[in-house]
Amino acid sequence: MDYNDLYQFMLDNIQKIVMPEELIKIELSVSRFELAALMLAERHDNITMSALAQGMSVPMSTATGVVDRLVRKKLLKRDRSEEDRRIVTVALTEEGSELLEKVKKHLRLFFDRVKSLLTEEEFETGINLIRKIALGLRQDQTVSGDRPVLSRRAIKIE
Amino acid sequence: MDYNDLYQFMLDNIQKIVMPEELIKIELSVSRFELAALMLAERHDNITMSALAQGMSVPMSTATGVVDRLVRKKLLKRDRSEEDRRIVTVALTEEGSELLEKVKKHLRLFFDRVKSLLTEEEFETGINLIRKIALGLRQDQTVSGDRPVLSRRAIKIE
DNA sequence: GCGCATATTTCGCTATACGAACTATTAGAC
DNA sequence: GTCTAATAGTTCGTATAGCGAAATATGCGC
Repeated sequence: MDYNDLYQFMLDNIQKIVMPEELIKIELSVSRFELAALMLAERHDNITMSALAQGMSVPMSTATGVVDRLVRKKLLKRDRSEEDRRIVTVALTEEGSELLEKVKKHLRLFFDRVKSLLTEEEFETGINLIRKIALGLRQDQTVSGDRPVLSRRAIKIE
Repeated sequence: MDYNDLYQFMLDNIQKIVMPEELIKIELSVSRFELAALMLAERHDNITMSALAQGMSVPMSTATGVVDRLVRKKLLKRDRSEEDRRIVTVALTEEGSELLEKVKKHLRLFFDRVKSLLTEEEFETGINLIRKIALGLRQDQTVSGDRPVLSRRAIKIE
């Protein structure tokens, strides 16, 4: 497997490269940011808008929009903190939790599908490789300076 | 590694899940569809709009939009077939090819980065596992009926 | 030539993402 | 206390995206 093979491989799998988001949407009718927000809300009880925005690496105005939609869909609820009335916190609704359960179920299915394609040993090896790579990449990234919360808008051509 | 670990892992990597598209954009100021179109154009000389749309699994109206933007950015050029004047073909410009070279370069760098994190042997094993999984998943998919060019719009809630 | 099929574009609509300006609340200076 | 600056979020305007339906243009069969 050399560079050209890799490139070829990417080409052959364009659909999947182009699709990751679609998978989510088709199954669950939430966008990737919405899913991320739900997951963050699950992880951190009563997460603040700022934390949410940071967690997703988007500006607050975007986070507001994402949460707006999720509230409209009744997957999240907003609340204002009593101690500091500037702060808005966000939490999963019953429906939101249910949706996340569905996500997990899908994930489990996928996980199982992959598992079924490999031997026990291959699977373990695979997981370890991924872990190793993920860890390595993360470190590389951290080393290369206190990345300035990367600006997400690409520079337009001309 | 069980389901919960996996979910946890996803959570820890939300940024990357949310970001795949951003990586492309930041580096190259093209969207994922645009990149896919360029790659398809590279692959098939003078590809038709229909083929392009099919290759990306999007309706023609979307493909038109994508190509419009790429033409505006001077990365693609449109031409009308002489034999059948209904057909519009699309080809890379010089600039388009250059951009793809950049993509490949990025890919190579990433490839090398991953390589550097693993031993030669680990790397080979990894590639083989991926191949095996990709193949397996593809087969699963094909088995499950002549999938009807999946509709890409999610059903709205309520 | 007529009518139907094919290839593509145009149009209108709905989402999304985001910067800048604005609002509300808190904390600090005096 | 009250004035000011900082903080947390939202609103507003704008640009881009994806797409279905209708429109346009061309080719084909007879």
